[in-house]
Amino acid sequence: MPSTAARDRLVQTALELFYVDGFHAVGVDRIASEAGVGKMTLYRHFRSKEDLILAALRRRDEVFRAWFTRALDAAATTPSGKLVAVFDVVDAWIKGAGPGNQRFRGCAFVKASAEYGDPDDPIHAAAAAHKAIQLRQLIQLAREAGATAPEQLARQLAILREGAIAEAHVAGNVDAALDARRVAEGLVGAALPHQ
Amino acid sequence: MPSTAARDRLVQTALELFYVDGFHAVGVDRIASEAGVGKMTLYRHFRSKEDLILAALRRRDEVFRAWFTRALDAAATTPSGKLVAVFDVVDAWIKGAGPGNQRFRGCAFVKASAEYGDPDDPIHAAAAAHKAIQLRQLIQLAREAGATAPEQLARQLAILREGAIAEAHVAGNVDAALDARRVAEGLVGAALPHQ
DNA sequence: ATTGAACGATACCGATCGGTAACATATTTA
DNA sequence: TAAATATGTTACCGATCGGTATCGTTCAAT
Repeated sequence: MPSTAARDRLVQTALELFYVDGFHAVGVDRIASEAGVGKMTLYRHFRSKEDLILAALRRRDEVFRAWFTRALDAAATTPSGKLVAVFDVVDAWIKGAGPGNQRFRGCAFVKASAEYGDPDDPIHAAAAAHKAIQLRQLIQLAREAGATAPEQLARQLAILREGAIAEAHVAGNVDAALDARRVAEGLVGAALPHQ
Repeated sequence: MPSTAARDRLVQTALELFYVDGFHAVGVDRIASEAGVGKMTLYRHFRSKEDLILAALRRRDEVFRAWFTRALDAAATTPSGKLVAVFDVVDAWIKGAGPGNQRFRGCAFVKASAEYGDPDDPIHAAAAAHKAIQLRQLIQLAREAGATAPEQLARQLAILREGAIAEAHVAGNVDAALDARRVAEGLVGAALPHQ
């Protein structure tokens, strides 16, 4: 059976190259070469480049969500506090923290959706699935916080998060998450039952 | 001198193909072919593919901003009303309105930044410039509305708009702009001097 | 009517694309 | 120790990449 080590190096290398230079711009030769692996080894582990892209996005989904959850737990303790702290974590990500040692270049799944714009494309679908999981986590937090309309609050916070990430990358506004945080404070405060 | 007609067809065709299939995925042969133009004509008007991409983004910037401004003027009359109506226009865009007859596939400039992630890349810079102009228009509206902190309000609305566009495209939430609109109502209302 | 420029078409360039075949070398397992 | 397997290298496939050269034709200005 093929070794897990070679497969892991391929996925990790592909992920880093895709994130920096894009999916179409990075060829399989370069991935195999920079992973220190023969090209045929790549095709023993993955049927096609698309398969490798999907594996890389799966890994990104796992690693990023794990990092985000840990950072969120460290930043706040109460559910309502975490709903606001989401934007402190995004702020830290924009400014260099985050999984891996690469500079911030926006959301990897937004990039994937940008290059594979057809919603029926499996790659686009993988990006949508990642966003759906993250939305569910926000809904759960909003419910635990006792928000009056947890799903609407979660969707609004998701929009704010997505917008901050995009503004930071495209427009170069490194403090976008701080602007979004101010909005989130008002939303969360207004959604909680008055005490 | 080269004709304006051929150049315009090239830019328009390139814009449509890039928007749907991406910048790297669309080759110059296909652009020239679908524009009904010889390949050499393309290179008589543009030094390189990058030049054509930049020309297409310039056109997108002009056409899209003109469409957006007109739609905004038709949707509301007062400055504060327009700040909220921004999200009605985005909602209409997501649902099929907008310049051109193509289905909504997210923001063309976000797509460009996704494929050309280096902020120093001229293509990325063109996208950033587009976002800067749109932000300035929001700041102007916020000033006219008499907002207490017009620049911060404009940045927050820009984040909301960007987030709604991204959520609609990536996650497939076609009503994202309506969620964002609710948030914008609160922000604009709170930023105006009480009367 | 003649010149000259812009045109579409085609063939071509070296390089790279995604993907495959063959092979010799390790590394493992029996 | 012998058979089996996973490996990295190399060469190759047809197709396409961005970009150039050359052609005969169209068409407008003089």
